[in-house]
Amino acid sequence: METRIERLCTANGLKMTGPRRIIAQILSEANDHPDVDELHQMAHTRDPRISLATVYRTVRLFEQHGILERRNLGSRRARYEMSGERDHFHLVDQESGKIIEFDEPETEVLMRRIAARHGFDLVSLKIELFGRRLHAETSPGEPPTADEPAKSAAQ
Amino acid sequence: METRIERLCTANGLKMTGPRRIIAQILSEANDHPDVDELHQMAHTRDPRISLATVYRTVRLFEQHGILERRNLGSRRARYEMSGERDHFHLVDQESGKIIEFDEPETEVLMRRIAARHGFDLVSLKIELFGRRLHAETSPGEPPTADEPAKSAAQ
DNA sequence: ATAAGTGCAAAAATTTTGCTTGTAA
DNA sequence: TTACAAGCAAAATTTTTGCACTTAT
Repeated sequence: METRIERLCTANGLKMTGPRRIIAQILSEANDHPDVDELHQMAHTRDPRISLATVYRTVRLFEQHGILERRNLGSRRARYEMSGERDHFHLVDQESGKIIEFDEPETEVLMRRIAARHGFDLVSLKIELFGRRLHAETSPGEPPTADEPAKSAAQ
Repeated sequence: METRIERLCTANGLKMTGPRRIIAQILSEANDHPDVDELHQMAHTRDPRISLATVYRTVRLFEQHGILERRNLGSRRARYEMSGERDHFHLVDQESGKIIEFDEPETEVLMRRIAARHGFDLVSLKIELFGRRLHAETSPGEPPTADEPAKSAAQ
């Protein structure tokens, strides 16, 4: 069944409890970045007994074990998402606040090289771009390169 | 005197008050990323009348005008730094928590291109790398990566 | 059995705000 | 002068904790 989640916890020697299963499940399925309160509301829907304290404790635990990653994207509250096997970018539309995610495997390689150049082994990375939508008219210097499938997630 | 700071505020139509001058000065001189509390303590040293509320109001104001940038690097509190004319990287040593900053002009160009590819005009960016120091002696099997210049931004 | 997890409510920690007084333009 | 800023303290938000009770190994 939920082998992915089970593995994540058991592999880290964590007890697989109901609340943890639910929270991990929510995060696995989420394609945005819930903050603790949203997480709690969603978890509460599936099991009304789950408390906010447990959500806080769980995300902290998961983060410590590398299962989760904290993303502070503008707002005051911390937002969380499952650590994927590949780090992805966040492109924030400054006007709408929408967040677009996409992968750039080549860039990850580049970053690994940069870290190495400074004497570090890259463990994870966060790349956040902030920009404004380009309207019909194209930017003068840089013609848009061939399009590439961008899986976009709205918030 | 402090033309840089004066310019930043007056250019944005802000009143140049004592507290603002002090806070901006502290941030200009800081080469780390103070959080609001540290900022307040430092400001308080120069003028004991400065309140925490003013520090909060000032950083928010400065951030809105692009004078400051908020950086959430791990800790719960927001950290701030002056916006430089060039965005720089942060490389966080996961063991010591130390933050190394460096520039990568080429990467900035690459990011601008990536944003453009997704239909955005890049306004600012944050790149944070998290890693572990490579100890030459402790890892027998891991020869330090021959640092190739990594000059080309792929694509 | 037992060490670890959870809920609840209370406490901390962090950030914002109302209101009066002070001050830069 | 006059609109905006600062100080202070109270409120709102966000996060952590103590303790008695459950639960997964």
